[in-house]
Amino acid sequence: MSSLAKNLFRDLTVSCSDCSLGDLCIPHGLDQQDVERLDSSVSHIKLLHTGESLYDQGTPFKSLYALKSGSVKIISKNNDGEDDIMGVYLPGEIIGFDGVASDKYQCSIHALETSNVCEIDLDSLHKNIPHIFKQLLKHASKSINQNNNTNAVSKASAERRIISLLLDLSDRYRLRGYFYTEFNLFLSRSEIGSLLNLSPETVSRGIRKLERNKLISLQNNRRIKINDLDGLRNLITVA
Amino acid sequence: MSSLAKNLFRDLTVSCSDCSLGDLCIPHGLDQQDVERLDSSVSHIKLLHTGESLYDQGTPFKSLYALKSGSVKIISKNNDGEDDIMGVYLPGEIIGFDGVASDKYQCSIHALETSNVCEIDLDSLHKNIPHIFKQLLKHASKSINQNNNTNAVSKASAERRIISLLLDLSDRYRLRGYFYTEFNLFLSRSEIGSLLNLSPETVSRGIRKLERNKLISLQNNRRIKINDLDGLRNLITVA
DNA sequence: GTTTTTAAATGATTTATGTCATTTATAATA
DNA sequence: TATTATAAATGACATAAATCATTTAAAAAC
Repeated sequence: MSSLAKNLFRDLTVSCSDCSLGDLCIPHGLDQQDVERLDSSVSHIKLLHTGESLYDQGTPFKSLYALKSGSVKIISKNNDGEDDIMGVYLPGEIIGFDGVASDKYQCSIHALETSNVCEIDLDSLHKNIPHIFKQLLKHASKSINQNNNTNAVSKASAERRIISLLLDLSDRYRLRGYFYTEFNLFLSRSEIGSLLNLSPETVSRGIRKLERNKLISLQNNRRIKINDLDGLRNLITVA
Repeated sequence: MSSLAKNLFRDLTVSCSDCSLGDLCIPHGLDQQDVERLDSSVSHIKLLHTGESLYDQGTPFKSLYALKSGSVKIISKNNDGEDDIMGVYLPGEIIGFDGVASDKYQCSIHALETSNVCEIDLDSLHKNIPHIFKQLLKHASKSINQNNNTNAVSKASAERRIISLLLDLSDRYRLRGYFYTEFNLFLSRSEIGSLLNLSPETVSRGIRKLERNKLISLQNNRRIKINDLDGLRNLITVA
């Protein structure tokens, strides 16, 4: 077994205490002992291939999930029965809060790439470390703030919305220690449009304009390289 | 003391077990004993007059709050330093989740009318009834779903957004046992615009159109009577 | 009650984005 | 590799909503 393959395999079975996500995920702020107790309520073996669904809108709530690797989109059917993209999750983020209130998932989760999730059994967690709920609350709070930000962004012009998305993803990748000036978007122009409330044509024009102005480069349609992070930031802060 | 005044006074001092909100608030799903324990972590005496602030964006997180009576708006400063309205809270809803993730409130709360809030001390609650966090998680989840809904609404046409707001408020008032076909909006056309991402003029035209079509009546600028709930519903479900 | 201020309504015009149609490029499949 | 299918880019045009300007109405202040 190559060292890379070995690593990938370890990734799938690693415990919370050994997990490279560490503070980015539930363990943040917990002492060593609690992190160890975490493991008995978490299963680390769920693998999702591109396009596969983690859970579907309307099905009974089962668990929360921590995204271990990869990325997923959260979608919700609109009045016309089409899928609206509500957001994207990156490693360390907790998925499933939409199902807690009514014991039914209000959205669906689809993998954007090969991804790995840890399943968190809420009831078991509750028994093992009651006070961990404060930590979960923090993650829920993060979700709320993220959503509020989405709301704020949707008041801006098309170009600003696109830039905000790129900067948001860049920032979240950076926090995770990944490349943050070059990454895969994993979303079609159409899906970006759904996420930002724009038509695919407007998204295409917006991205191409940023490319023509050398602020970004397109390696291919889905892979973006940011050439001028501050330039992008200026475009949304100033006038 | 008149019976009305007495009632108002009692409202301010009532305990969680006696509170008329009951299941609409934190107590939902808790047994009698836990509800009684709730009280030692909750203070019931915070009064807010119209326009007063419960907490301000950027200040350190202190507590969660349950809205006992009245209504408040949650606002956030945008890039231009103007207040964007993110939403409205009604009795029984939990306020303050925006401050949990980073220990700093990300938004501000302003009273839209004379309102009453119960202050929830998270740390004390944690000591008294650790498993109540599941209940808080449900409220956080509700907030998330409410935000997702706001996102979805903001893809619709101006008229649909306005109708969605009216129906949403009507529905939430109904759940609380209030009049749900006639209520105060407490928001100016401008504020509604901020909430729905529309210009005040567009809001005005939208509301007047619904009035001209007899779907609603305006008692005065801020008080709305819904004449045809199903008519409104049809306008947003069907083409 | 009168004046002043602020909010709402409404008409005219502009503009950003959506829609439609076509071409070009990329990815999937045979 | 060639063929087909799908996605992206792009131009032409339509349109919903924003903006600007003015009038009317409703609150506040005096």
